Amino acid sequence: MTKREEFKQASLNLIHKKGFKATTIRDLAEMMDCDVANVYNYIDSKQGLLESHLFEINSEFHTQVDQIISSSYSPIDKIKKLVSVYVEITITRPLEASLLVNEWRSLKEPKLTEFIKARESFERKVKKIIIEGINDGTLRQMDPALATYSILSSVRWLFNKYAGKKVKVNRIEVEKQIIEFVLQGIES
Amino acid sequence: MTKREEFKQASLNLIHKKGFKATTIRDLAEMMDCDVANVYNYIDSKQGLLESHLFEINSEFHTQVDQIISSSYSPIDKIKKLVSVYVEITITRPLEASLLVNEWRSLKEPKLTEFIKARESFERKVKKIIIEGINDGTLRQMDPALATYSILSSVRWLFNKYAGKKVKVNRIEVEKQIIEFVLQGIES
DNA sequence: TTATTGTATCAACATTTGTTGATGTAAATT
DNA sequence: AATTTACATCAACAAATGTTGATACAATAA
Repeated sequence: MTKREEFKQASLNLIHKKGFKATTIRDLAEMMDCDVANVYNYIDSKQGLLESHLFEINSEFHTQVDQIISSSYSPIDKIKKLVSVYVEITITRPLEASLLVNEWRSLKEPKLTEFIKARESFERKVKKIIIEGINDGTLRQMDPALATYSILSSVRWLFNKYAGKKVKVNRIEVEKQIIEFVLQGIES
Repeated sequence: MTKREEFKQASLNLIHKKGFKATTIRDLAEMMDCDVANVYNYIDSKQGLLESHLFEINSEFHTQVDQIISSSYSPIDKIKKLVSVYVEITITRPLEASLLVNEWRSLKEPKLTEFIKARESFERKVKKIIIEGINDGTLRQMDPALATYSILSSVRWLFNKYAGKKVKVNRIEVEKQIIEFVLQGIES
């Protein structure tokens, strides 16, 4: 692993642990056991570091999501697939998933607006699936916006449990449980 | 309203908007249209400001939750009541609810540990309700930990929609929809 | 061989930021 | 009347922080 990649990974760890704002260039230098100025061999600026982490994982996520959206799956199956993608990313790349949820607020304009727009666009797509499902009767009659947020928040919490912890998880089982929760709730 | 209360409210707004770390004493001064040093007539320190906001709303929340837990309601009804409390606090005090979700990370030791312990204790209590429900058959057979987090995240997202926005919401209707989602999911 | 690339060192900077001390004034409380 | 309380002003400091410039050395690519 090149030193640059090493730095990238280390920065992910540190930012996840301390939060982006609280992570200083000097912290990063110490973690790499190098001089402060040396950090700038790997990054252009502190902001740039956050941006690269964030937009990298974000674009991968959206690529996958868009493939699901434009597929011919039924609304319910699209939602299942969506949960699946979320779980996969959260479990295989927990630190970046955590960044995506926690640190986007630290972006500055114009990147901040760009990020928010992408997320809103994503939420609209999900809402559209929900509305389709309600219309064809496979989903309950409900407020689409509220359903959208409820579903998304249900999958977003995941990183809390798996980011930074050495828990060995059965991805398929986690997927199944979340899908059951979202689709059928908790009542027997 | 005394100037101290004015400041308290203004600081809530600003911290919600910019995040605690990004909110400077000078920002607070500007918002109050007063001198920088003057801010210290209202607070002991920046950290103290966060702590007071956080632990105030937190203790109120936990007080209400504990009353529910130790009541004689059935597990399902306890969960309904829990959602009810969450919705109430989120809608009546959205800014503080948002702090509770977003800014506790900025606490410093020993307050940080204190906060985390309180939250973990709360989550254990919820999990206990779930287990009771599973045991007496009113809840589906499921992973209690996962169910706990799914439920809690479903209610925590709320502030996203209502904090800072001037949306007039029907509290009862929101409650109903969330309870339906948590209990029955979205499938028809 | 020469040029480039990746990495390292040291010193220094301009800002930002939390905080304090000394002091003053007007209103409320005693 | 005397004293406490709430609020205001100004200047200043010490620490933290992002960033840069100049320089150097070794390995790799041309």
